Amino acid sequence: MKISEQELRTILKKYNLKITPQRLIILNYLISHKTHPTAEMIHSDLKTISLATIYNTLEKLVETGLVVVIDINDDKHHFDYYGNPHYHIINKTTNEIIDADNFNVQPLLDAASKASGLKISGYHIEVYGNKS
Amino acid sequence: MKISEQELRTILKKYNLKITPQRLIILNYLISHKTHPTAEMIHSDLKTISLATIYNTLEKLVETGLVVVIDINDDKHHFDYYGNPHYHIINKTTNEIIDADNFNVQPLLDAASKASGLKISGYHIEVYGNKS
DNA sequence: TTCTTAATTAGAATCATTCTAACTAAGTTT
DNA sequence: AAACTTAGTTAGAATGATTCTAATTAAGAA
Repeated sequence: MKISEQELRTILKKYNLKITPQRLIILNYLISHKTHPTAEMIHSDLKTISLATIYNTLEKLVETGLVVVIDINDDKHHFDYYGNPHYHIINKTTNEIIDADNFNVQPLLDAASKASGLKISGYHIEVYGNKS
Repeated sequence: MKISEQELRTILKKYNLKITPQRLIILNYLISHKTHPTAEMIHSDLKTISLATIYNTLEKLVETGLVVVIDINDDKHHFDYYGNPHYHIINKTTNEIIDADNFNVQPLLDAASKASGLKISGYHIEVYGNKS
């Protein structure tokens, strides 16, 4: 997905994040890559930005909900721009992560709200599968 | 939940896991605690069993599907005996993990199967909430 | 009982992530 | 538009959960 710098600025502003060159680059990277990268992968692609800033920025983006963390079984966090609600299908054979949105989560969120009495702020759904 | 040694043996046998005193103790611990403990918590309760064995056994149990890993935001794996299908509600204020089962996941699994063409082998659902 | 193979263990090693402390730059205020 | 305040960036060190190693022990088959 392609996005203009102006749109990137608007997104950051919306979440009260200061606009810095690093944040513009990292956010753009996340939006334009469907690869669910780790911090290390992002760093190795964006060599001019320090690893500490990659982590700091990802933390901020996750706080806002713009980005979500996916944990598969490789002991690294994977990051995913969460522009549209979706869930993840993880191919255990290849560790590939597929984004899917053909499911209405509202009934689940309602059930969770009812079961806990909490105000629901987000969710993660990961479904595991193997080559059939 | 209380369980006899004979039942523990039957469970291990069912999954082709060798029966050892350590495995009986760890599996019993997981079944009888609703606390979603980390490896370190289990180790500190079961002082006679080495940390390496705690990790090795948890790995085996997760492989079989008897136990699932829950990742909240504290950089430690939490482990949960998965006797009955359920999902997790995580109170972000307290980091408390609640087990809930008031939701039928079959439609989700069907959707995932349809979207990916994979044979579905499991799922994790975590819903986040705050005190309302 | 013997044998083979897997499980257990203590301790070392790994490595993703966080922390520290100095420097830099956003964005606000005047 | 200069000065100010506060937050962001950075390199490198520190942390700590987890994995690895290599020696010992024990499960379960023959």
